[in-house]
Amino acid sequence: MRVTIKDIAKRVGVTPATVSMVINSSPKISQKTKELVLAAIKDMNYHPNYIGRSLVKGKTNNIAVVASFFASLFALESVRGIEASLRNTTYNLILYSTRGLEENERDMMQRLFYERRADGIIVISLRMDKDIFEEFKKEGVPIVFLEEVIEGAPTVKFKNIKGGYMATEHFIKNKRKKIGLIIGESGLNAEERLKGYKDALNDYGIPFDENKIVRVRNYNFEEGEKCLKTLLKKSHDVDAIFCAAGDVTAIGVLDQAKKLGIKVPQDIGVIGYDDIYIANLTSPGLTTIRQPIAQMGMQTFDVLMGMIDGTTPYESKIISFEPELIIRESV
Amino acid sequence: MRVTIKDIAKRVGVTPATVSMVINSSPKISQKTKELVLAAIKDMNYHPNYIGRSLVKGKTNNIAVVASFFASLFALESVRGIEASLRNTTYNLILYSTRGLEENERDMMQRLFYERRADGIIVISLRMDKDIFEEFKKEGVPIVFLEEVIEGAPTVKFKNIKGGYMATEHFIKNKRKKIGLIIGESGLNAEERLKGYKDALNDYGIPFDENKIVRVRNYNFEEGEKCLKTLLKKSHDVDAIFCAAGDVTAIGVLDQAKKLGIKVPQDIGVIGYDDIYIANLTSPGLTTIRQPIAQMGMQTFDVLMGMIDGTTPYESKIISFEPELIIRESV
DNA sequence: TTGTATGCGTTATCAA
DNA sequence: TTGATAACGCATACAA
Repeated sequence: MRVTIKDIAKRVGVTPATVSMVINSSPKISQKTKELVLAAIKDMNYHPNYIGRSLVKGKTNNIAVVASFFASLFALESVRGIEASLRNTTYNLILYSTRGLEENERDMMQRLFYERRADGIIVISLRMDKDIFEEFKKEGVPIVFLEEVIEGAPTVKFKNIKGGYMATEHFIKNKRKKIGLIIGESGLNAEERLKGYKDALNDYGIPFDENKIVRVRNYNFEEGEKCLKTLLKKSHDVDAIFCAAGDVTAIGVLDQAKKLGIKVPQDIGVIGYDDIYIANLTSPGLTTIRQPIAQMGMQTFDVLMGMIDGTTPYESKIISFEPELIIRESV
Repeated sequence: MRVTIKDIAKRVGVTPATVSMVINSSPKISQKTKELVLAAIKDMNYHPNYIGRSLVKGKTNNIAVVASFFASLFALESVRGIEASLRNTTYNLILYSTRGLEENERDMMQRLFYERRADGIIVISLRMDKDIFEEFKKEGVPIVFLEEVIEGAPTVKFKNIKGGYMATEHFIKNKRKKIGLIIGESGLNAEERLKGYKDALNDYGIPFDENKIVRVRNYNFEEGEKCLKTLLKKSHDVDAIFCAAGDVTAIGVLDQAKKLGIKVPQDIGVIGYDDIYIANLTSPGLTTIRQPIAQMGMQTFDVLMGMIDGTTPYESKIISFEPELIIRESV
């Protein structure tokens, strides 16, 4: 049997209540009993059972992180940042992966909510049903969103418009004006990056050309390979490609270019998005837009803590992080 | 207030015990009460509080995964595999990152154990103190190890000796006999790969040469760059390099070779380890040893489940996965 | 300053 | 087939 608060009490000759007060460092306990109890705790190797504590306190000491997949760079780096902030607290992380299925998401959220599995929730890159969210909000369950924005809760995200703008501008400053764009087919972030792209074109007096846009659903390597071909078919006149769909896709573009005998950066310049750690291992090294993901994860956790302890209001608020242009050889 | 089992009981006019039995589908409940209770549950939108349940059952429904960092390819892929298996269960994943600090590890394990935070533990690539492990084992807390082996618990790992052998043999069959080796400076896996390397040399009558071995601490790109130089300094006579320290390091070797004007594979052949997904993006494409990491993660979880439900004994047992030689252009 | 009593939500044992 | 009761480990209001 695990040693409980009762065992300590019996050993010292006080009641469990007293031991409990010592553990929670209540001020009104005599120095002497305190020492005795602490000694016994150490001696008997007592550790509080957090389930018992949770039940009476109505707190779980868990933070739930929900994402479609954790085996992605973005999710993983976010988690790393969250972990870093978590470090000094007594909270633990529970991961909920929807595996890309919306039906899972609904179900998961319901369980999270009704079964009281977490004191706060971080939602990574997931669109959440408005009505589900309202339930949470009504009960005051703290939620912070990463990347996605929802009316009524804080969001931590990147300045995607700026990222899109920086990449496009970098091309233009390098004398490239026929800029293709590979971008996600939906989602706020994709639209923001697109806007940045358009803004830059506009600021430099370059007309926007619908034929230079290719939309992708999955942000993987194969899509990149396909996209280059699609793009060259739609528009023969391209001297640069901004792959706003991410570095992995951009690497697919690089690979396909090599197969087609297209030289990067001589014939076509390429800029990716994310700065994954292999971006400097490709040949040529990939110029890309870096996002401080882990840092953002830390911030997210801090905001959530604020909501849990009541110092941060439960309301719409966008905290945004700056992107950074990492210049390598691909343009 | 959240709706509890009592509310349901009151509504239907039975006792909480009865409701509980319905929830746990006890066979000895009349069809009629069952229906009434279920209707009320649905109607009042009741969901069981898992903390209450945990307290009385002594189970948490959580699985803890411990690793030094989750932002590594290996850990990430493992988690992905674990997630896949987890899918059909009611278990949740709690991640514990030691951040590479041994003192964290001890503390974390203690908390995990004494505070009863998880029903089972998966330890990824971490050496665990024998005495801590013994505590767990004494209490029957199920643990499965990934990669590391400990006396008394099951381990899921790869056949590193075979992997080392396959790579070395592939060189030999390609008429290369002056094979350099870049390998981790400690750890069971490194030693096993080294053994595979030696075995192959031996089987083909090639003398082992200490000067052809370079040890690395970190398995990163920069080490690879350095290693090539070190190796060429130690032994001028090398026509092949087996980078058992992983693909990232191998890519560093490739990069450095290019800088030094050494042609791969003409001058020197290179084989990596892991088959990370950019291994086919380098030029030349990296020949490497692939390990089915995600699959191994799934297996690990399944073994743990077996230990939790008592069908798998708590004992030393090594489940090993086969490596695979992926031939590309680097040799 | 400490002990007594009670309750958190659920399940299990026993009796009815 | 169901009800009454106790128990899981802990924290808190109140009494002493």
